[in-house]
Amino acid sequence: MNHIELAMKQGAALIAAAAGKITDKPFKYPVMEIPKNTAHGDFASGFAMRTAGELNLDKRAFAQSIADNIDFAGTYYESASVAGPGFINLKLGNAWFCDVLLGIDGMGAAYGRTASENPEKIMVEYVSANPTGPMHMGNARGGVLGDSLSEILSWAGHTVEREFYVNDAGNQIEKFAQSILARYKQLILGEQNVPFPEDGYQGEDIRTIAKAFFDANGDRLPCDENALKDELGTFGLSVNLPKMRRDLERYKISYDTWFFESSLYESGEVEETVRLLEKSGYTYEKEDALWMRTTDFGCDKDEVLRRSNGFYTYFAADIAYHRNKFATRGFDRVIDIWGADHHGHVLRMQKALDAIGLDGTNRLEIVLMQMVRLMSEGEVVRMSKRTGKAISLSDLLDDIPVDAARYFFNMRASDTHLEFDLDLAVRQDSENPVYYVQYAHARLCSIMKALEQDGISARVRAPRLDMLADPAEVELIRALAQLPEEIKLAAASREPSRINRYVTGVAAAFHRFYTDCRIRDAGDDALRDARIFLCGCTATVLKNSLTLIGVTAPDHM
RNA sequence: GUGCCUGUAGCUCAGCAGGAUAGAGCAACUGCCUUCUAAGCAGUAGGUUGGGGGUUCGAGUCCCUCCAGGCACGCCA
Repeated sequence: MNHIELAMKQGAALIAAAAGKITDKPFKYPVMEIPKNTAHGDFASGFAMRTAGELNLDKRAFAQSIADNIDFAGTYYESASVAGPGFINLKLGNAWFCDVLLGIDGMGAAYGRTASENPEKIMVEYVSANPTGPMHMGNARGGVLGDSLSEILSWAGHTVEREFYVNDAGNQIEKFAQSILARYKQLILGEQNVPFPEDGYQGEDIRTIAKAFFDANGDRLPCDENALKDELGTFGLSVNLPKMRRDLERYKISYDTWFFESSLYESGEVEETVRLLEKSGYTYEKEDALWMRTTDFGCDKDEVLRRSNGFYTYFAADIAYHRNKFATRGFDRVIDIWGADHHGHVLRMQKALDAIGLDGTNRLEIVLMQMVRLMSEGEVVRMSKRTGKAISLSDLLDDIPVDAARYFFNMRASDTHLEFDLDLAVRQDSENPVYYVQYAHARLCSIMKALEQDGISARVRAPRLDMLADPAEVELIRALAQLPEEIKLAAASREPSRINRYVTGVAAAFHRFYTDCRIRDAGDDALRDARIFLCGCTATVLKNSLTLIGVTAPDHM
């Protein structure tokens, strides 16, 4: 149990015990909260206000009698007071703050990790961009979100696997192959002599792939164009997939598994899954197509599983894919990160899994991610000035440091639109928020180095931590204590952006401490050493927090 | 038309399960470096939490309604 939980549990028990002395009536166990303004106390409870009504008591008077009846012996608390309409405020003694720091020092790089009360085997699937072209800003945001969330879930005590679903089957890939074939033929027969498919991929990258194939294989015409098309599709994937992997790795995003949609067709799982759905009784045939009666589950309309031309839909393959995740690979929970434009797909996916007995409603979670708007000079940027095309992930990384990109993409809750200020992200100055946090860490390292140059060890033995009583010191320790709790909350709410906000708060608390409290010239060696110890703990918390969101903690700037 | 998301300071956004005086950053203004990194700190100013109603000791938070913006509604993925 972390120190926040410990303090809350003790506080609740104290209030419950004191209330028990006043009334025999049963009551709900008190809820503790951290007041916004810590001048009110370290922890507070609205228990008296909630309960006084049922007992026909005056709120403040009831709160006061509870406060008067608390016995603090054997706890971290030392006093209680009543304020406002009837809050009971509890004040922690010194021992709690000392224990927080000793705990951080003891756990080091593992500080913030907790065991889950209910550990699960979780798959997080993210990005899963079509391998038919460059990745865009939505993929970039999804990548950061998925990667950070996976890390956070793992720190919160779950077993996590990260997966990229490669859509290498179906219509998009067919169009991709046809587009490459057309470019290849144009290369040989002349652009005006070969029509380009109307809904083909227009991008320059398709020409590059066709050219690369031509350079390697020369003129293969005339031939069986269908076979050549398939070969070109495969060739195209062999170019694009490693490139995606490289771009993602450059972005510090890696996966445990790359799962190929085509494997579901090869193994017969798509067919098998559709058969199961038919057996469930929720399907019917209409105009030669096989439909699923998703309206039975509250969806707007029924969905096609197998088209009249005999091909399965993406929906059918996706059901088979998720069946594979749950039934074949045994995940307790699957979290998919999707663009918000796919939200219509959520309910029917969950319900389709319900229909085959896999409880998608409770075990498949979709984190929907709103759009990214790139801004520059106060205007929305739709295209890259250099290429004239939509800005790709690799374009972005050419311009913006990975740390800044990762920090920016994780600044907002996933379900809000993200405004990404390109000018701000490239700035190497204080206006860029990522530097505010990194600077705090660099400052800490610099202090340690300066001290060691003066022959003062940064490894303090038996520090007098009770000497840390300056308000700036107390606030800093309070912030440091919050990390394990913050990770749990971020994990439970599937909201990695909480960590950005948290780490900014820690940096702010540290900068205030740095301004208010001298370290080397503390005026007292014991106080100096206690502050050095506090600095060490702060560096640990900053580094661990930044690690969670994939941002580096530099030693100097 | 139906469904989902959003609306909080000039701008970008926090606000956990309803709590005390609605908070940060940027922009503006004023101070602070002979002293461990000023990429920092402190202060001033800035608000009808989109409008209206309801629930209650208490609403930015929950419910209803209206307004505004985004997205989705294919035998596409």
